[in-house]
Amino acid sequence: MTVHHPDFAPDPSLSRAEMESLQREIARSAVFTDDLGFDPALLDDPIARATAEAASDTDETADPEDRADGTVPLVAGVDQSFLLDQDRALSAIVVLRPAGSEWEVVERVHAVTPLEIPYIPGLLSFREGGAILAAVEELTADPDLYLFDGSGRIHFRQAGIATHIGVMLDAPSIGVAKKLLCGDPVASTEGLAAGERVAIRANADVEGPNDIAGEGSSSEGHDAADPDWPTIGSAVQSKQYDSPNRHVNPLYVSPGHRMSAATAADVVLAFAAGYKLPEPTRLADAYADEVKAEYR
DNA sequence: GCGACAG
DNA sequence: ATCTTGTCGC
Repeated sequence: MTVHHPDFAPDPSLSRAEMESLQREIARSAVFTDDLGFDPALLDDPIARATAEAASDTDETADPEDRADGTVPLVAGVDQSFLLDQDRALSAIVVLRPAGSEWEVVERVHAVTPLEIPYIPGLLSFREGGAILAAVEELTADPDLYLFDGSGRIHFRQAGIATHIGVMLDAPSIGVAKKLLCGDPVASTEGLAAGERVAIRANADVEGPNDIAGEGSSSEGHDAADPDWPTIGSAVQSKQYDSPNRHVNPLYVSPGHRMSAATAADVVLAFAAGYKLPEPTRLADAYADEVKAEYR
């Protein structure tokens, strides 16, 4: 893995204004359209996957382990836990690769770094980014896609933690949050069935990169009362109960980098395995807890 | 001054 | 995020 934008490092010693202007610059570098570098169908279509694997197996030198054929995507889940009494952050990364209709863990790494700043809504990546990058440095594998805990484009300056790290690595990334930071659901998100989604569009709380309303298209025809706000993510119902007395809240999924909002939601649903959190993030969360226990 | 916001 | 037992529902 290579850091394509070391100049976007989440330096926690920056002033708040500097952090925010860096986020605006990151948002301008972010790509919110699909540019995965692999076929996303491989993530949720066992048949397409089996076909691709069969094709690669005909090549004597093809080795799924090192992605020699470039068809088997490696997906990384990233999550942090904290050792607050020690003022340290622990980032854990779990890398998965397709194995039949399941997923197989190919690598798990972690890193512990000192906590420099407190949690400030909108500046999460400056608190947790250092630990994440340190953990990424420990990776032997080179993931094709990263799933982060937190937001991507659903962010005041369209540069949440998934966008920040995704752009730095120039890797496709997705933000998976349990709470909505900003933006408005286009419809009620109550009582959604598993597999359903509701678009989240920008509102006045969301800045550029370009003219947000109309995304810089025709500068006319948009006023504050009737804006053509772009979709920045979606509420995704990854799990739901049948009975009416017990329910699960949706996840708030947004593209981080090199991904559209629709594909980000597709990917998260493809990783739904009976739990609210998609497998990569769920396993990273469990690994973070596991490692954390060893640090005390 | 009030509101308000991931982890 | 973290501090924490039991408890409700599948």
